Amino acid sequence: MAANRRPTLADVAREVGVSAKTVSRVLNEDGPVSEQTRAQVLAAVARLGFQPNLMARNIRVGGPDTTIGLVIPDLGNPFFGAVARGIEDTVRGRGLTLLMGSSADDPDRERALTAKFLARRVSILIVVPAVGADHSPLKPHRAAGLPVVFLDRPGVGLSTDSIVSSNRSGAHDGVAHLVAHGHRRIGFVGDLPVKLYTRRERLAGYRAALQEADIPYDRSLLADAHDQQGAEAATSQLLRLADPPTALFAGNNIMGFGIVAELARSKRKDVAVVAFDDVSLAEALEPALTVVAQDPEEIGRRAASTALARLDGDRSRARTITVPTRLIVRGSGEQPPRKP
Amino acid sequence: MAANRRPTLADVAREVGVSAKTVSRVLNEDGPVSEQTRAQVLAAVARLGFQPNLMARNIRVGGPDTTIGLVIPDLGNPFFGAVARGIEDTVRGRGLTLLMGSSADDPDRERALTAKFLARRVSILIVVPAVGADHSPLKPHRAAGLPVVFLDRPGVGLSTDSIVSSNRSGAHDGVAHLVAHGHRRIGFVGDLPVKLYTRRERLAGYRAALQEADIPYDRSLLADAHDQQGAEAATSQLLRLADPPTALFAGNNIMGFGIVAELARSKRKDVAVVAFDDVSLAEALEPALTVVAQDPEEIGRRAASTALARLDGDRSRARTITVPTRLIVRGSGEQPPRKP
DNA sequence: CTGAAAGCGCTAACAT
DNA sequence: ATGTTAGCGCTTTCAG
Repeated sequence: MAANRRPTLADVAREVGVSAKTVSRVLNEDGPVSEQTRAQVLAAVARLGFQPNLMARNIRVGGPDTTIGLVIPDLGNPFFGAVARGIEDTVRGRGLTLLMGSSADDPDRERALTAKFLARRVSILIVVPAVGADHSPLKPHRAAGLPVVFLDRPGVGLSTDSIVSSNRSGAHDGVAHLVAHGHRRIGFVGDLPVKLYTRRERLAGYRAALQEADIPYDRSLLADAHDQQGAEAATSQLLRLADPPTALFAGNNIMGFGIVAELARSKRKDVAVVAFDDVSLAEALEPALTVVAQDPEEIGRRAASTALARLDGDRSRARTITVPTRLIVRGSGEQPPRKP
Repeated sequence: MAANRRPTLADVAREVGVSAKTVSRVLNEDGPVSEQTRAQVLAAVARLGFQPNLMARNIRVGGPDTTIGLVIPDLGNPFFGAVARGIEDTVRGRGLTLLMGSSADDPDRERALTAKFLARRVSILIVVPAVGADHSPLKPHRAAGLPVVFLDRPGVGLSTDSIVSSNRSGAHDGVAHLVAHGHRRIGFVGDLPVKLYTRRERLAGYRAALQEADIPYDRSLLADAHDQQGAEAATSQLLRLADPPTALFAGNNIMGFGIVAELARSKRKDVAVVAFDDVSLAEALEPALTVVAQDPEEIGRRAASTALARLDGDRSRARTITVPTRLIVRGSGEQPPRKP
């Protein structure tokens, strides 16, 4: 019962007593076929459980495969899940299927994945660039007409379309909100590595907001972490400073989880918080969590639609599309600074 | 600059002045090749940016494609994101890539996706069955050696391996926890449709816990919703009953979000809550949210490893693997019942 | 060590 | 309306 060879077009043809091409015609609604043979063929297809081999078809037709390759850092991060949903919703109508892999932000894994996707002749390649990855090897493929889109961060070594959030202005607005409520010592808990594009942009926004308010930039108020546990530790460490922050800004959703968890554990309600990226249950916290919301689904949709336009022949210059963020004020940014 | 045909094996061969087969040998480390030609070939490959066509290879070799097809209801749901991560982690070592699509719990979309995956000759098929879907069409493929695994819910019309959470006993334990804290009127907010396997199992666990405590089953304490907004409305409606529940049980993560959001908005701290499925920020709520935690990554890993074992020739009977849930007590289940 | 020929499953381009 | 031939890009088989 093991390797029961799957039926082929030829098998179906033999069964009905017609040529392979006729079966092909029925299946692809290509040329004309008599109603009679058509029915016979369909019956045989059903009887044999024939399933056309898409790879064989693609190889003959010569076009790209009807798949879209997506490389993201982590399948488990809800942000990227929402991005993927936006992409899938946009390309489904075109009959494209998602080929996905996670790079864990490792350039080698990213390269291995993109190589696989290229070998599979994906129609479109969408990549969240890993820190330190070089994308110049993609150049010839892009030149040959493969749409390549960078998402969440710009790529290195290849000029192509990118979709990013308004990281800098978003972070600026979040921090300005804290400043407006009287805070002058504002901690920044960012993700790692320090060179990460989103982190740098958001930090730049943080600094811009401080500068506008003539608040000196104090490096001792910066902390970094890889994950939620790290963010909790970083938070606790910041709050133990001699001259501690009265407010905290979270550089992304995971850092936000860490800050909020640590404040809850230590029962510190007096620390104001604004987090980058909206999260579930933000409204149910006390105080409710004020966030700079990204729109991950929209990011996905824009990436997909940009790529589809390229597929349709758009030869205009590479663009960077910035998807706006939105400050959602819920209360946690309005805790007054504790008077020393 | 448009359709610059991609180089083929033959192009590389011509460039070096050898036969296609020799290039193939170098690339696949097949037969013996002199160090000299080997180097020349590799150089030409790099120079031309040659990328072997995996589809052409597969078609010739005849084996299944090195992809694993995964059909889930919703890419954006963090539960399924974690499942996908578990699967990918497990199959990566085998060189398998994830082909993913979301069914939106629509049987037609599920069928279209599985058909596509079969046409692509995936090595493995993992499906979260949509309600109302019939899986008997997969029978011949399974018989032909394709590992098929159902995940989160059992499939219909096909006997094969399934991985599920301990839904019934998990829900039982969560509700028993509420009972132990004195609650006798416990509302159940479940997802839709009512026929959904997980919902039915969890409801059965709920009923079992009530029965153990000699608490009558009151249908007016059941509510349903499709999404978080619906769950909020359902919660509010339950609490407006003449004889309202003093505790609520959430049938899944989304329902939990709805319940918690609604209780926060209406400032009802007196209602005890236990939710199925753990969520971020659960510990930061006040009171912290008690949950029946599933282990989505483990579910994914088990699904993948079961399928891999089948691929390796395991012909034993179809199994149903139950991944245990775990009651995580954090406080929200211990609110005493409000005395009327 | 290397190459020529055949063929995987399918479809394009001509027939008929 | 249907069939034939050739060939997509690669590997298998069999010869050198």
